Amino acid sequence: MNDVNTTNDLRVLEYQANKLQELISELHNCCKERYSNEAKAFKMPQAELRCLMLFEGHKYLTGIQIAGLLEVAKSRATVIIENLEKKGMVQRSQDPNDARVKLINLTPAGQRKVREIEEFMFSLHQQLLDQIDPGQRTGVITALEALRSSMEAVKAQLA
Amino acid sequence: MNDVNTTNDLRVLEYQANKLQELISELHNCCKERYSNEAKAFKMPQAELRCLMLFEGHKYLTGIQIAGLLEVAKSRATVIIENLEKKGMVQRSQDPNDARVKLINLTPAGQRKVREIEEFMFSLHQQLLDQIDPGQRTGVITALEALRSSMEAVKAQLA
DNA sequence: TTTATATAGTTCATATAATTTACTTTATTA
DNA sequence: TAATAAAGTAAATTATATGAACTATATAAA
Repeated sequence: MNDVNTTNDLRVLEYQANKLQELISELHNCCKERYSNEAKAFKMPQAELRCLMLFEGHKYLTGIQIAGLLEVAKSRATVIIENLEKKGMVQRSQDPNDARVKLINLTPAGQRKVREIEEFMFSLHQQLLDQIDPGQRTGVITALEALRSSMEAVKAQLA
Repeated sequence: MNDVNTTNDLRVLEYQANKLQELISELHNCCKERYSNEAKAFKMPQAELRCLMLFEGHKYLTGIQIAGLLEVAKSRATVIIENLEKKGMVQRSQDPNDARVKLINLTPAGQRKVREIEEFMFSLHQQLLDQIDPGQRTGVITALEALRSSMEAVKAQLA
């Protein structure tokens, strides 16, 4: 009896691990596609869109900060910022307290773009919420939170 | 009273839409990082790893099939296959029924690599499952399934 | 049966994403 | 003051991906 249960439990665990893998992979693909569509809709590379969104709640950012937030090398950040500057979305100025540092901030055009992207993203996630059965919505959010902490725990374990 | 409820409902919806956006974005980032680590661990580009995994359950695949499954242009598939061939992971042969078609299949080295990757992925998702409270596991899977169908519904709506 | 069209695969030009190394300028610290 | 660390930039390289043009073959229509 105990043996049967143990075997059964193992099967369930295996099934669940595989299911998890499949679902996470599908969600990831869906997101990738969505980000790619967003970039097309706004006629801007994804990296530049992501960079613009960093300014929510920040007047100024430095190159190092942007690299850190985007999780890319600082040389990559330089290029992204350069391209956003060419498009008139951000501007660079000297930090009065440290001559090594350049302060980057949104231009009015950049601010408008950020608002546009925010609205686009929000309406997309409202549509998504619409598609979830009202009785399930809190459940889905709770589950995602559980998944997030588990993923972070695994990451911490591996590191 | 009705007005108060309506306003309240709207606030909840707004909160939930934002929460969803945040959680999905975090999951996506976590996956990105994981795939990037996997590629480093196996010393192979992600695209090649993904391509190898397509052969689970298929003896032969054609270039067009690979392009379709990876959701990339066929020219991209050509390059991925070429690189896997250089590494001795796959081999190409002529389709006897259609001279336009090349049949691609795993070499023994490719089969070994696929098994390695499978094991790696499975153990990772087992670790993930381990981190989820046993009482929540079915709930998390159900929630992810609900999220997946909702995402697909939104995608269908937009197209 | 010839002609038109469609399909499979390759090649090349181009764009985006990202890292690594090396370098300049400026700050900090020993 | 000399050594070191940090911020930013530049160039070389790799990976990801598309689209257009092209070759060879297959299928459908005239």
